[in-house]
Amino acid sequence: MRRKLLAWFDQNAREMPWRSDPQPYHVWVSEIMLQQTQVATVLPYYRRWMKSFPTVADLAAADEAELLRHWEGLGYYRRVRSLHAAAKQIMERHGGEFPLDFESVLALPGVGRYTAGAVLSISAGAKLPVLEGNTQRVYSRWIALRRPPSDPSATRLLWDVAQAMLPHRGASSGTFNQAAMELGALVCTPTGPDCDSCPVRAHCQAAKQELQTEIPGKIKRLRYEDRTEFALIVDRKRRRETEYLMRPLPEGGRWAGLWDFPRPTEVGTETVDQAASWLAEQLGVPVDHGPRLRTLRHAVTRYRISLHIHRARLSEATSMADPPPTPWQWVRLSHLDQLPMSTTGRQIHAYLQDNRQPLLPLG
DNA sequence: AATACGGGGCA
DNA sequence: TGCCCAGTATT
Repeated sequence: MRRKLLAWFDQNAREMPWRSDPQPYHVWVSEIMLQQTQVATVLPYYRRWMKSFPTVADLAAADEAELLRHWEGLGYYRRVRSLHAAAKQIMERHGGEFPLDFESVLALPGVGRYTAGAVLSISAGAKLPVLEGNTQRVYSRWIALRRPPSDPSATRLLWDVAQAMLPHRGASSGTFNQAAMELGALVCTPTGPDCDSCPVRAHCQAAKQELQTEIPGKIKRLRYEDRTEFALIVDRKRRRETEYLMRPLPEGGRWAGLWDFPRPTEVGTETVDQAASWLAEQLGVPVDHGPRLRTLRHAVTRYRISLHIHRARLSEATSMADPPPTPWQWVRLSHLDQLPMSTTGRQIHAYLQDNRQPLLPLG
């Protein structure tokens, strides 16, 4: 069974840059990027990252803003902040050498049982199991597990199966783990598994009982929630260049460390007037707003968001000349390239670049 | 045990 | 629109 899967992997594995030189640092970075993110999305990010931060020491010494700029668009930004903190931990506790014992790896911020097992099995051949979306599905079908994988007893059982599957000798557990994940990604897919092409079909309990489309059971369905949000564009002219009012988002909240246009982060901002009042309170001066410039629609996790973009103005002319209160700053248009932003923040930036001149005066 | 995380791809 | 993606940390 293992031999067949490994032979299939040898023939069908996709090229991935972290596979050609699987140092612990390479595998670690790739695994963090791959959390909740597909391989194709990760590839360009990974290449650019390794060009900029080729070693743990480079990562530890980097500016957080630069790291966030490299991560921009991948989402789940806590991942990159944890990566940074973990690199510093490796410098302090392990002299800059990536630790190779399970407990030390598990102690790194942002690393759980899956990632620790993946890094050590793939980079060092450690006999450690992995369980994630793909292997959860593959092993559930393998043993025709009726319980949904989210059930804690199912999770425990699947970790045990993943452990028992590992090769006793010869082939590396890392290769086996990757083969199982690759099988899940290419053959044993969530819908329409291609059992005819499966190298281990003969051993699969779900296929034997024709249950492969019923297993794994449905994970409880999520309720989607509609949200309305507002962003306010406040600009001023300085030395022939437009500047925009922006702020870095505070520690601990969503998008921590990213820069954003004025956008209320509290839930319950239902109207643009409320958004303007929020900004007025932030700045200590009255704010009025213009008509809607456009609306961006996007979806993240369980939210369907309509983001209304309006122009706004500080109604006291003097306040435009003063430095705004912390954390607000005037940022030159040409400097926005350097600042890390969310995807929607970057879309607003693109909009401002495309419509540099007009942004008609407020009604 | 449930939820936040705030991006993207695909049917 | 709904679901999934090489999950982890927090509450």
